[in-house]
This record gives sequence, structure tokens and C-alpha cells, in this order.
Amino acid sequence: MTVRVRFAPSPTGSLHIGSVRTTIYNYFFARQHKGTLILRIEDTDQDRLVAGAVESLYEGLRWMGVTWDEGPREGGPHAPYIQSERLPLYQRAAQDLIDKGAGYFCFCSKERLAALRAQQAANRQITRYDRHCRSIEPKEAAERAKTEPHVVRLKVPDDGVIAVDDLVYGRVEWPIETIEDQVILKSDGFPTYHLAVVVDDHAMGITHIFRGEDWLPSTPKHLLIYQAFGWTVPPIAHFPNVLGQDGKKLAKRHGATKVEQFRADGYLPEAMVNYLALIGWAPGTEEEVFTMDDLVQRFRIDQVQKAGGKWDRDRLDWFNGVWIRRLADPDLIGRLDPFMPAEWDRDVIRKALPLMRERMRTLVEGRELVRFLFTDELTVDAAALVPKKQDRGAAARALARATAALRDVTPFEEAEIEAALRRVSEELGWHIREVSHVVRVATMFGPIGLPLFDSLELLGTERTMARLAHAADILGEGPRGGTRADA
RNA sequence: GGCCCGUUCGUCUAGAGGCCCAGGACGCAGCCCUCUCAAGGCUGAGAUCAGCGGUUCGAAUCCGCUACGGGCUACCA
Repeated sequence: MTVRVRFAPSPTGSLHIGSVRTTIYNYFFARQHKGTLILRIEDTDQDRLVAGAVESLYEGLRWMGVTWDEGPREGGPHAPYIQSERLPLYQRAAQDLIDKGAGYFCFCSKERLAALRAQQAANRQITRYDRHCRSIEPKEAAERAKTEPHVVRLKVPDDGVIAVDDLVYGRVEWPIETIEDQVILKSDGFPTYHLAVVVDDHAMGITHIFRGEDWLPSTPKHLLIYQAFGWTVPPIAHFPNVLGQDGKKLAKRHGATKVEQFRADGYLPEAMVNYLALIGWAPGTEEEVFTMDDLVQRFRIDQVQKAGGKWDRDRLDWFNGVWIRRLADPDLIGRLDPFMPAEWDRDVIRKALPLMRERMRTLVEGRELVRFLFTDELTVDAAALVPKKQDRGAAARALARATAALRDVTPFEEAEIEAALRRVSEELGWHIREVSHVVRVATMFGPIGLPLFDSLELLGTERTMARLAHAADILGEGPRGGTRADA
């Protein structure tokens, strides 16, 4: 039997980290088993639709490197793959259940239902539907259904136990009396999630049902629907939730949760996939840097964690750094490109690359690292120019010496620049660190981490000299009058 | 309130009765390297395995209870 798994998001917002994690687990499993991956859009709640959500989904997953075989745009043998376009199927299924005596029309108003719930809650009773319409004669109900607004509910058995053998959580049981007569078809003719998911999974030949942990409590409802249809239930696995720092299910209020945000912040899809895969799954070895292909090969359902895992930005940042360092030069350049202003000289960026690559955790940080090479707009603060344990006058003198020494350096290259500055430090009796500090702040506008000598070479003689002169002015003027440079 | 799930360093986790007075990684601290910052290397702090009772010669690993946390409880998914 060939594996067919699906991921079935609701288009209610932009692609979310939590659902991505579930999606990649589906992906790993499908590809590992040379199976078929299906994308199905579950848009049965017309009130919650968000424009552009499907687009965001496609864009986000494409970026992450997740591909699938059947879906709304890809088509496939079970098209359409959007639930709102499959309404007749669900309506027929609901009618089927009614005909079998496993479902019934319910004419209760939302007001009655709300009042019922309120009353039950006030009496500290279990809030559940009181089966008011269950006793209406089928013929009479069918007749009323022609004119009256109604829903279809599932006839849940009175007692017994229903259980699932979850691939992650093991056996989970529910007393049937805790389950109410679920609405399966809404008054607008749309199915509820519960009906739609069962009908579609069956119709589309889904062999394994994988979804987030938050669905575990509604599994008995689905089991009962399978039972009512007389269908066999495929193996089911729930994956633990991704949690925010407070231990609650990751949500918008936890900060960045959309993949497009991480993309814009300069994260690599490789790092996202790698990091996300390791929340809730571990290979049982001490390895932890994995490509998508590695993960497809190594992932195992029985190694999936039961407990939810907290989102840890620091760890993601580390993985991102790892993946940036792993990229080949041309690849890294390509990734960096969209983050660099168009007017910045790509040639210079290419030359700066070896200096940057071990110093950025995100592509955005990479951009900030080389900003000084492309703009003179940044300002220097006089106090920042003065090394620790030195005073302003000394800094001014050192700057003057360095300027003089640098002026004559030819060729203006890293080794020669270093030699010149080392000579200055000897003459001054300063540590090279202190000389570097002054020159660094003067030319790079701050304690930028790139190596100074290489950076000056990239900057070139002219701009280096101009910036040194400018810094000298700042040091010389100062609010306290300062000491004039003596050179 | 009801139903269900979970609980190993701050975080992600290894661990499926003796190899564990618990290993790795992130983060943190220190040292080395070093023009700064990173990267890299080394070292260190950090978990009485939620608690309590059992089973066993022996328990993080098996059982029970309790506590705490979480999810669900809609004509939302």
C-alpha cells in the first residue's frame, strides 16, 4: 500500500510556525515512504477566511522547501482540494448518515443552545447538547428540513468506550457519554471540520492521519463518525504543540510566529527546518545539524516527543549561523542579495564575504556589518573614539600618527596596512588594540566586528583618509575644547 | 466545572531496570586564539530525573496517587 498523507491548513492567516512544524513532519514521512503528499485547504468556516492566506501558504512552504503532489493548484485524482468546493460530497454524506439512522436533523436555534449551555453551566453540569431534536420522527424531521433552518447532528451512542491507538501518545480512551451529539453539517450547508476531515480523508485514500496535539480531544468525535459510516480508521498520530516562552500554545502574542517574518529577518529555510524538526523529535544520537534530506531519511514517528516544546529564539539563531557558515560563497551571495540595497556595489560585497560569514547570525546582520562600506552618512561620537584608559588628547595624537602612517601605505593592502599600524603602536607605546580601536571607530563608525586591516583595504585610501580627517576634527573640537592634535 | 494529554539542566533533548549520584546542544561564565567582534578549541556552573508511595537485589526508566502545567469543551479549525 502506498503512503498517502495530507496536511490540511485553514486559510485563516499567514503561515504559522506551529503548523509548519506539523507540515514538515508530514513531509518527512511522505517522502521517506516514497508516498504521496496532499495539500487540502480546509475552509469550511466562511467567517474566518483571510484573503491571501492560501497565497501565503504556498509562498511560505515553497520557501521552506516543502513540496507536495496533489493540491488546489497541482490538481490530482481527488480534485477539488478545497473543501468549500466539495460541498455536495459532505451533504450527501450527511444525508447518508440520516438515512442510516446515524444522524438527525436539529432545528434548535442558536439562542436555545446558548441558553441551554448557560443553564447547564450555572447548575455546574456538563455543557452538552440535550438531544432535544433526536426524538423527532425522521419523516417529520425530513419534512420540516425542507423549509426550516437546521443542522445535522451525529447520533452518538449512549454509552461505552471509544479508543484510539495513537502512534505518538499510545492508547487513549474516552467514555462515550462525555461526547455530545456533534453538529456535522451546519445550517449554511457547510460541513463542520469533523465531518469534512473524515469524509475527505476517506475519499482521498489517506493512509496516515497526522496533525497537531490540539486535535487529540476531538479524535473520539471522528472515530464515531468513521464508525457511523462503517469505514476503517487509518493509523493516527498527534504531534506535540510548539509552545511560547510561557508554555502556552504558540500564538501571535508571542511575537514573531509567521514564516514570512523570519524570512524577512534574514533566516535561512535550512535553519528553520532544522531547528523546527528538533522541537519534538530527536534522532537518539548526538547529531543535530540536518538537511531536509537527512531529516526525510532519519525521521521516525516513534521518536516523536509527547510533551510540547518551547520556542527558543537563541537556538534558532545558532542554527542560522551554522547554516550561513555552511553555504558556499556564490550561494551565500545570492541569499544576501535581496537584503542589500541595490546601489551597494556587489563586487565589494563579494570581497567582504569572507570577513562577514562567521560574524552574522542572520542575513540582516550581514547587511549591517558592511553598511560602513557604502555610506558616509553615519556619525562618529568623540567619546567612542577614545580607547579605554586613554584620554582624548592621546587619542587625537594617535589618530594623527595613524593618519600620517596610512597616507604612505602602498599598495593599500591588508598586510601593509597592518604593518604600518603596528609601527604606529610601537612609536606610541600603545597596544595595537588601542590604535586599532581609534582607527576602527573613525573609519567604520563604531565597534564593527569586521577585521580592521581588511576593511580598510576594501574602503580604499581616499575614503580612509577622509574619514580619519573627519574623526580628527571631531576629536579636536569637542564640547570641552579638547586638546588640539599636535601633528 | 467536565474530558484528555503532559512533567529529565533556564531552553531543545539523550535515556526504553543496573553502562546514569544522568549524556549532548543552545544560552551563560572563564581560559586559549586574537587588531575588535565573531568563528573555533578547552574548561566550568547548571537537573536530588515534578512530589509521594509501591514493585524490584536494584528505578529517570514499571505501577498507583497527588501536585503543577497544557489542550479541548462552538453551527472555529
